[in-house]
Amino acid sequence: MDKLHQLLSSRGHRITKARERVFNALNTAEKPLSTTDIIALCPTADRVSVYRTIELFSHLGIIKLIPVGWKQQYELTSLFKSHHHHMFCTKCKKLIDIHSDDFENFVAKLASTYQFTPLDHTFEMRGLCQKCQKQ
Amino acid sequence: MDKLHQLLSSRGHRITKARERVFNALNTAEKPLSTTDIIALCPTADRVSVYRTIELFSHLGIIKLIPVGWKQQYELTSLFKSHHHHMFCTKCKKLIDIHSDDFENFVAKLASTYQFTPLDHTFEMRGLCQKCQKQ
DNA sequence: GTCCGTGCAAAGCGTTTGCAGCTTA
DNA sequence: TAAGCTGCAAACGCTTTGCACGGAC
Repeated sequence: MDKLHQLLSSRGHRITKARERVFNALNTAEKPLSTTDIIALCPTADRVSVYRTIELFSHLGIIKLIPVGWKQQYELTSLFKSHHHHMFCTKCKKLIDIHSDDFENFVAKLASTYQFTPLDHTFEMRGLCQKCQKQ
Repeated sequence: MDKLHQLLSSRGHRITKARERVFNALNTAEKPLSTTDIIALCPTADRVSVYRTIELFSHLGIIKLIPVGWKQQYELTSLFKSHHHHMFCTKCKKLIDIHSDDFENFVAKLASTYQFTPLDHTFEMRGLCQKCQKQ
């Protein structure tokens, strides 16, 4: 939260209740949220403020848009949460975090073979989790 | 096109002009398209038919939704196009195809360490292409 | 001829824009 | 105090739904 205040101030933006609420929603949810989810989790903030906050946070690199299942959802970036990816179980809809340094290294190598300077990437698997494949 | 007709028939769906048009739009575009793009490329088909066709094609595994830049777009699946991923240059907006067997093998290995049965995956890089990083 | 799919109309949402008033620094 | 933000109202555009006609098989 201090880090959020610091980031907002340093970029010349004000600290407001609406912004704190949106941040809290994403921070406590511990899973990616859709715009609709965020609006629902911030009942005291106007939808319009939520939309504007989402746009601001995206530009500041506080949150990022990722594909989950077949929907787009927002999640805190690695500034506030360690960089990772997801596996989505299409049966039980569970979302499993993937943390793999090997994967990150592989991506870096792949980019260099294409002489591409990577800024960011998106990776998500869909399939069956351990439990569901047994059934 | 024959393959499309065959797939539609085998699943009990009819071959119509609207469906051929949507398929052609995606097949000739050689790049992912948004719903709006597809509607614009199929002026003789009603938007509603385009939406319904997109839904049908998704269910039949003819097309899939992928994140490009910060937007969702549709692309023909590996049934009609070889499996690949993309690098999106945030400066010149160019989209570069990535074909890497090593990457696919890595993903398979990653899934198995998590005891996850992968059905499909999404991977996209954002960054700067060779030309743009020189400037 | 039968049923599926299309096209039109209209409703339904999610998202954006304009503006006055309040809050933050 | 001055500028930035919020909240409300309303516009906007994408997507969905209902229904009668037309086309595919």
